[in-house]
Amino acid sequence: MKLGGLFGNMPQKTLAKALPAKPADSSQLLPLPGAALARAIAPKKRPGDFGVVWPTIPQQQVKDYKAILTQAELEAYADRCEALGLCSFDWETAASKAAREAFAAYKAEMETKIANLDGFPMDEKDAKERAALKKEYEAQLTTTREAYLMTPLDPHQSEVCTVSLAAAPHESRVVPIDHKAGRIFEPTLSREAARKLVMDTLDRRIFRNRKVVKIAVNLSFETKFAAKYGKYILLPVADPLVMWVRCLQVADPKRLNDLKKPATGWGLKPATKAVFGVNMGEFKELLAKYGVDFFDEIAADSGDGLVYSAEDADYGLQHYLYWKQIAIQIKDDRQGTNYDTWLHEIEMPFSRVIGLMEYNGMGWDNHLAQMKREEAWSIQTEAANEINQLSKEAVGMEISLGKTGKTNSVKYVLFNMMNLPKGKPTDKGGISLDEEALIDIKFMLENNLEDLTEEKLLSVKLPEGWESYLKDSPEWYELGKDQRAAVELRNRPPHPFKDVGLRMLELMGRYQKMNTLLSSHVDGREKWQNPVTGKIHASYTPWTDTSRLNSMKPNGQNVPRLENDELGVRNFYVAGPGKILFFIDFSGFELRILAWKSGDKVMIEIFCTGGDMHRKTGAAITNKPESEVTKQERTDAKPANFGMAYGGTEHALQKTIKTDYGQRKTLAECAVMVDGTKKAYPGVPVFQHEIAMQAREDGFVSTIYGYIRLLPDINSTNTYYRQSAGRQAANTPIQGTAADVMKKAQNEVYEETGRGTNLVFDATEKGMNPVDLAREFGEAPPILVHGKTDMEAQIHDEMIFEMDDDPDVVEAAWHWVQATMTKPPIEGFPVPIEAEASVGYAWGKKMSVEKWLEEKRAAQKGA
DNA sequence: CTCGAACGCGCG
DNA sequence: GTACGAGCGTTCGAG
Repeated sequence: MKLGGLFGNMPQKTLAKALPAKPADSSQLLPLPGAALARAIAPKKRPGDFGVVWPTIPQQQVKDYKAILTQAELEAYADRCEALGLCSFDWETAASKAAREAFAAYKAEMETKIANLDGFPMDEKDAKERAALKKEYEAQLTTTREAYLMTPLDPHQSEVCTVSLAAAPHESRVVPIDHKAGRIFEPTLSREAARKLVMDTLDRRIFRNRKVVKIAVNLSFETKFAAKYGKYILLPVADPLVMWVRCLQVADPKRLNDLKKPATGWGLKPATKAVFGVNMGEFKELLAKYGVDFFDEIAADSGDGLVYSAEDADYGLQHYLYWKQIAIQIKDDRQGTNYDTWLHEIEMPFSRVIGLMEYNGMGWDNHLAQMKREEAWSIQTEAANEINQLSKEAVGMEISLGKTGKTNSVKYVLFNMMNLPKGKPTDKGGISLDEEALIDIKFMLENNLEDLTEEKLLSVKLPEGWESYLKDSPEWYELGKDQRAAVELRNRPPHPFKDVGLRMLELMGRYQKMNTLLSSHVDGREKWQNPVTGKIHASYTPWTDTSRLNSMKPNGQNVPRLENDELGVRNFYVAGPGKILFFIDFSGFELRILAWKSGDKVMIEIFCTGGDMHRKTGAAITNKPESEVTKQERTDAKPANFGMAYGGTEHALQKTIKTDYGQRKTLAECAVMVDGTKKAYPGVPVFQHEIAMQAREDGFVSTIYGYIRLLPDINSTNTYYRQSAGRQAANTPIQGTAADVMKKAQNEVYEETGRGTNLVFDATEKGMNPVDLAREFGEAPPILVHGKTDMEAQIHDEMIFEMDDDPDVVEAAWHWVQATMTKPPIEGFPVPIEAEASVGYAWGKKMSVEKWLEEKRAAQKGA
């Protein structure tokens, strides 16, 4: 089997060919003639069963593990990789010289400090203080040492010391580039020169080689270190970890330890044990055996070090061959997609994008953050003081606000001492102080209500002269039940703590807002700042139910938008010197995909003619012609549109309108909005129903390029679970398709960056201009280039880059990225995909890219 | 004292 | 019990 030939160089072309514009008629799945015969040939599978035949486990053979010590040997093994079309590879990394020196200096300083405490104490108190201090220093040293031992995971604090390569199972070659023991690669060279020689060779022979599948377990890690040396790992690529996790999720989810974090317990070593029954060497044990901190302190040309390194490449390759046999069996026959294609063209290449974004990170302005932090502190202090003063005056009690302003102490004063009305309870029946509860409590105080059920009394019409009606008089009994309650409400004396309560609630909202900003978005981000780059390097994983990305440590996808953020955290994210940030986002992305997936004619028409979907929905809800829809009515329609995509209910819509738009609407009004929206786009509810029915047969739903989400609850006897799965069935093909399309675009950005970077590298080697070299090759000039147009972040429908502060660089990148994003996802996609770009020196200071280019060029001319 | 559940809030 | 997806900081009570 020649694997290299299976992959096209242009993924979107092969995908467009492979996928029909419309899902295939399910009757096509049945072999002719006759359904009865077909059932006899292919028995009907249970929902969620892919009928995977698990491959036999290959026998492990005597291993051919050797060190490569010369350039000639390295070239020869690259020949073998090329001939076989496979190259499994792995880095071993160790702390950089700078990281080692910094830690040694720190350690010496701390040890001196600790030793200085060992003199004779003056008295008992002094002895106690010294002991406490000693303990503290020792704890600090331990913490720092632990962080130091993790530096090999950070490409900014470490270097590749060893490379292992495998072109076939049971063999591996290890290149000890930089070791303090054993023989090393090309020993006459400096280690920097040796590393460059290896990287350049891998780049030339393997990374750019379209005939070789580049295989790495956890490819995002390998990608980061490649980027560190200016290298890009071009298609075809594979990440066996992604293969086995994705295959297990659909083919045998019971084997996973944690469905929400499916890679848990499924790293290379446990996976190799589980699949091949082989116990691989453990890294920590190996280092402990030799009493060293890092891998480069032991020999890798022979013995344990050689085997440890060699095994990774060997088993990585074996996993690839094994899981590929499973992936090709996982298919969505309705739309003709299969996991092998999705994995090779979308999901595994995307591991590189994750690595690249994690490597690049985003710049952070400590000075501005500190100024705003101090501002927030004083706002909080002021609010806390006033709250306490009000509380003392009202009920003679101080409140301990904690950091959140929502402690039991707060609840005690508000609800036990002041007897304020309560909002909705929490899930577990407690007193809620969330945003909705605060809004409701304020509303009740303002309207003198005791609970929210009285809200409806405010709109009860009363006959003239009701003020004079006496309770139990004849007139009184002419009133309806609600009218009598309304009269009683209006005669009710005001709440004794109305004014003070309202003021306290307002102050608490402000105090809470500042707390969230400070804890989660200022301190909670800055603490992850990289000591070398000074940037925030958010992590990403693709392990979500819809195949979206998630982000953590810190979460780079929940930075507050400016309109919700008094401190302007987005302003702390800045471009480096000589750089500018470039933002590009899909517009109305998920609604466009919903238009495609549902085939709703009205939505398709709107997107094809540049119409305004929110206005259209506003017209449907208000029963007005579109031209008469007010700005407010259009705004009101937005949550109805988004809600529709989630299979939303009037309850949820009511809450969204209350908390996000500050308006109170009755359930009936919200039901009118939900209904009106569904009627305006009749294809959507039909699609939502049909896909749920389809999922009940199949047990899964899938995305445009073939990601599959199992929905085991879709046939549950529990109505709540079943309906919930039904909404997921309707939403996952939308949200997951958006994720697929974004991943595809980012994969293409990675490839193009590799192409441009390679052109620049080659031209430099030849002493040529890259544009001339490109012309010589018959290629476009470099557009995206490492170090000039770096992709830093993804927020579901948006990419963020840091680019050279140069209008030519930005303009070329803009046009290329925008064209890439707006290509139809598949042939015959019924609506245009649009993407909008902007630039700014800080995230919070975006301006239109057109305007910036104009101004920049005018300034250049002037200068 | 540690740990996890509950709560609440930021994003698309 | 009433919307899809996700992470994280704080509080509080259980062990």
